Amino acid sequence: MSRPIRTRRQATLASLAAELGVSRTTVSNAYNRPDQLSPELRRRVLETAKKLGYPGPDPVARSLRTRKAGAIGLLLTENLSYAFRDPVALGVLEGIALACEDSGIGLQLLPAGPGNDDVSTVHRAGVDGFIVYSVPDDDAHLAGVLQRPVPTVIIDQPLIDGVDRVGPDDEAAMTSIANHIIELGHRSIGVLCMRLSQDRNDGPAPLLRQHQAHYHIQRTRLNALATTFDNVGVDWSTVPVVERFDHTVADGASAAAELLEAEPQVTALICTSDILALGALEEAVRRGLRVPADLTVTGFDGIADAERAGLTTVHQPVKEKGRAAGDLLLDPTRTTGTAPGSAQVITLETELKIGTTSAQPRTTEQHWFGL
Amino acid sequence: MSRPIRTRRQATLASLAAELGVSRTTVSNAYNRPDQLSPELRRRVLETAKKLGYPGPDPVARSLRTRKAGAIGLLLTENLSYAFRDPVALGVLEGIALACEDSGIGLQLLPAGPGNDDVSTVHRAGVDGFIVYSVPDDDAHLAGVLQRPVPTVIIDQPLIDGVDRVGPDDEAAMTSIANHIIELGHRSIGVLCMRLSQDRNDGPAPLLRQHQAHYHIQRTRLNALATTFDNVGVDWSTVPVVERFDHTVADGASAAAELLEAEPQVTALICTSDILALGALEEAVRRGLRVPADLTVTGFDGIADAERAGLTTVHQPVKEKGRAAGDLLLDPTRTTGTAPGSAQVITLETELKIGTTSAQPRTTEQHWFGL
DNA sequence: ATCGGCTTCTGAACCGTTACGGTTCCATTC
DNA sequence: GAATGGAACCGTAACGGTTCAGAAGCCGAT
Repeated sequence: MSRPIRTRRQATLASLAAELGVSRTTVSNAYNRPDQLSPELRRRVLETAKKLGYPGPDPVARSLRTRKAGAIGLLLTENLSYAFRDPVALGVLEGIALACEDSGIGLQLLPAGPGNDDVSTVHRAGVDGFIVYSVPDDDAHLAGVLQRPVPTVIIDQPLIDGVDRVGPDDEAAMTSIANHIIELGHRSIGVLCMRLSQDRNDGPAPLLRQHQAHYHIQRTRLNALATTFDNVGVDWSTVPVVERFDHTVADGASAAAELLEAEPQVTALICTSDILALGALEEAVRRGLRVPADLTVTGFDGIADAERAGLTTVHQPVKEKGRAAGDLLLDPTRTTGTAPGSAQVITLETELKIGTTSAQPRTTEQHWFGL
Repeated sequence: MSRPIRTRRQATLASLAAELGVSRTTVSNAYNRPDQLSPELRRRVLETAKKLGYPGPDPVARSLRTRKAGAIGLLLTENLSYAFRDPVALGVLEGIALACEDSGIGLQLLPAGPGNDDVSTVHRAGVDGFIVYSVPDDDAHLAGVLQRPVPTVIIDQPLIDGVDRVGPDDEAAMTSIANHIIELGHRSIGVLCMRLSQDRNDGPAPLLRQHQAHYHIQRTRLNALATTFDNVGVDWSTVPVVERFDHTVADGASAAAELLEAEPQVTALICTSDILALGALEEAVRRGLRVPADLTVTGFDGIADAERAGLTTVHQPVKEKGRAAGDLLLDPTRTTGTAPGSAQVITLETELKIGTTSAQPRTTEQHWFGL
């Protein structure tokens, strides 16, 4: 394959037109509107283009003129490499990608890892819109995105007035888990939750921290638990909540260990994600606790590994979530201007999946048998 | 959050400059070179910008002027959604993402699924370079990429003269597996391979098809096997090779079934990927064949699931592969022009991992014991 | 002969920015 | 009191296209 050596200067549409003795318009038409010029001339244009090594209209210049970049940006505050490992994030990503493929639109992953305060990447991204996936309320990159005059859809969190949002009804979902646990008879529970704030806190999350959580979803889920358990007489302020900054099975295990060490009387461990719950299951094995006989464990998300493990959890349709966000953003019928109050909020169905990791606590069990 | 209602027309750098009574240059400097103007004026510029709802310099216009898009494009011929499910592709993706994050560069996934002949998405992508991952030799999108006057790095395949390439030494890797199998004493083998061409062929792949394979890597791997086995007197033309278009465990299983049905005497199944091999293992169980006592199975790639299964395979560092490609593409010391002959070829180390799925065939075993 | 309509091509405006090479002005320095 | 130098700001020319309202030419219909 002989690639022409770059001459002094890349050929442009103008130089090609000059070479051919036609107008720039005509060359442009040769590429974009073949019906606007005679087949013969078009052939000559394309042929000369090849001869001159003209690679076709410059995408950036075209974008400037047409005001279309042909791509959308995806902002997630985690490192990209993490996103490729988390099953939930991957599902969302897949859904978004599906929507993009259908529209023939590129999907630009923005480098905006945590601790990276440089918002310029967001300002420099030539995209027609943004999808923001699960970032904290006070995220600087998100603020940068909202400044841009392009449509934006937020998945999961945060909830921002006037901005489209796609996500599950976390409150209802978590409440359904709480009710399940309550119906089983558990009154001594513990909770493992994900990062509540940008500042690392691997340990107990006191009430104040729970209320001030920068992650809307975690806040909502904890609130749902608090309300539901308070209603049946369990004083939420006495319920141990252990937080982990990183989101791995190992962290779930260590959180479970920490909690069970401090509060051995706990009969049910409610986790705000399946990953944490899988860790809790591992830790239970390590401690010789039988699940669910000695300890009930529940998750959240409904990932494949959780199903394999028979975890009691709430399933949310992650792929559909990404898909819905993509479709919403790319919906051509919507005007790009974010007229105040016109924001769409799409709430996705969740489903309580009762697996083999939840059962009545032993004391209650005896009570039932005694009936 | 009150977002200003868009006025008749978006404010631009020029209108902002007019409003302030300063030159456009000055406004530009306020954003890009704060040291070029007094702090006081800069403050005024930014303040007025906020008042007018000017969102900062337009990324596309800036890109046109600076000739930098701040993103690279990633081309893979599979559907994006597939890529998010294949462990090898994910590893590569993760590596690339890592490199991008380090450079603060966006990663644009291009929608170019199979059967999508529309190359325009490649032509429309405003990116500073391309990474092409594992596409067939005659891929139309790849041709489009190579036309673009930006640097390109190809991962795995195809091998193109004058274009940077990152990949393992497939020939050496496959040869090491072949030698392992030969040393164990196997002489009656079968092969399961991945797609050899864009046209679907779920079934036997005769010699001609093997040689004409559009996927460079599969061709190389099969060739390595052919050469090595021919050398020890196994007539390659008699070795059954079964091809699968889709790349799933289920397809591996069905391919194994097809092959073992037709050639029950086979004692070793060499697969060109771990996924196929995992399928073969499943099929062996289904048939009541003990692995490795009755059947030896080998894979290629060294994915996590393979390790878990104890699969004998060749490990290749997928993450490092993506990383190397990203680093190579983003390397600022390299000139962007692809001077002929200056293409870099990075070959990655592979490692033969002998697991618990390979052993001597039974007849040989008896022979050995009989010594 | 005139007119309308079609095809084919053109000229000029415009998209919003940054690079480049100034100019202006004031404070130092000798 | 002129020369020097730096800080602050500016004007112009790209960057490489697309788009729109015509112009020119040709043809058949009136």
